Amino acid sequence: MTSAVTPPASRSTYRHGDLRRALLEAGIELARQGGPSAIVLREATRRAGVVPNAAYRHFASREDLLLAVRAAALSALASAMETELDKLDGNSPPADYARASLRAVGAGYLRFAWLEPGLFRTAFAPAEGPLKVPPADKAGRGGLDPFQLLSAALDRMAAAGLLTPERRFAAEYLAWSSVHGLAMLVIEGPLRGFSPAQVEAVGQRLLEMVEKGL
Amino acid sequence: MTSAVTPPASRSTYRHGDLRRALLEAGIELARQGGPSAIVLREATRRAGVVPNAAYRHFASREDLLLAVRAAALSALASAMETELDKLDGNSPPADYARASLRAVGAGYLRFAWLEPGLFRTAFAPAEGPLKVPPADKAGRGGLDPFQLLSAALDRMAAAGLLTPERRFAAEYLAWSSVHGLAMLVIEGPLRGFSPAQVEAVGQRLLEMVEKGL
DNA sequence: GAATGTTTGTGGACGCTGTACACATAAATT
DNA sequence: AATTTATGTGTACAGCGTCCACAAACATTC
Repeated sequence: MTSAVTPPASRSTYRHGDLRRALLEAGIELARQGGPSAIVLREATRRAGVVPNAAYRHFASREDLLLAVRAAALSALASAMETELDKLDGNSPPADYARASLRAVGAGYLRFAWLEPGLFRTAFAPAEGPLKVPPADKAGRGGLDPFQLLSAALDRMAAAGLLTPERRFAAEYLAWSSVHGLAMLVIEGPLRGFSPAQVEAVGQRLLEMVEKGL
Repeated sequence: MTSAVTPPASRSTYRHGDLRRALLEAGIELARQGGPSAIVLREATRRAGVVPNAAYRHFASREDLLLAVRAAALSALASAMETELDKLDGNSPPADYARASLRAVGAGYLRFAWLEPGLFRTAFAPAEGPLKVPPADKAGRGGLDPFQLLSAALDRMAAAGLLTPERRFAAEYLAWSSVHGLAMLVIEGPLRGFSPAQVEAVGQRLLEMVEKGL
């Protein structure tokens, strides 16, 4: 099961030029296709046309590269959520808009997990040791990371009077859990094998449940 | 980061006697301590006091051992859920009992994830290839696997009139997603580091949300 | 512009992993 | 007692992450 398709990627100059970026992009591509465990240092260097050890000039370890890819994956996730938010009509009544934005956030999350399971899994791959927060490259175009996008949506709900302060508190974790759980079950759990239509239907119902139950 | 504590475990007889079980138990212990990735064939054979290749007489591959450990983990999860169910008063009114059993199922799930994160992660580790359903050793004492326990609780809800047939349909996936998501976020995700009290509180609120939103 | 120092890539090595093949030994079957 | 079958051993290979010493190109300073 070796990826036979590994371009030689030779070069003429001794220096690579932008090896760090090349390794990161190779890592992203690997993660895209096979999830976090597919991020293998030697393969990334191979794709960059460089000897394995060269990676250590730019990443302290495989784990370090994993972390960089992870930040990129989180950023892509944030972008996917923003894409859904951008579809909304900003002129609708605040209450409608608040509800719609919470849905959009959830839908974007689910859509990303479905379309880019490898990256999604990488974004939430269990990192060893203490919770390392990457540089903050995990934000999307708007500068907000996925968690902040969710928080903002919930704030709008609260502002519109759809959520009492009491129920607003820590609501992030409830909404997030539901959507995250469905994503995991669908892409690598027992719900794998669901047709796109089924996934879409369950996703819709889940978002309804969250809205109603929060 | 090598587990220095590896008992030699020598033996006198040429035959081991019950190598399959020994390997499985070693695998379970490894998974307990380090999750699915900690299940390494060679270490399991070392603990069983046998040469690496001996494992192949009982498991086709590392993946195959992983699958067996996984079935054991699912079974333990089912047992944890049953333990919570057993605490309930079977003589309470059906509606109360139905509600309580749904909560018990969720609480057992969360408790197991919290107490045995390594096994929990193994139970839902992404298996390569097509969805392989292990022998069915994944059930608990009562013979039901986790999913079936959840289904039964939802059936009681429906029977008690707490869930219309429409909303009963596929409700498993909604409830499961929520609880599973919280478990994942807490044990290996961004909610790691929450205190037990915080986890307990969020868990309670999540179960309320599900009950209300289903 | 030549000497020096600092980054960045190379070469070789080590121990770890999963796994394939041929072989040895003990138990089961004839 | 002879033979077949099940189970454990020995040797070997390729791939992985990572360490160390070395080489090449760039940056800096005189």
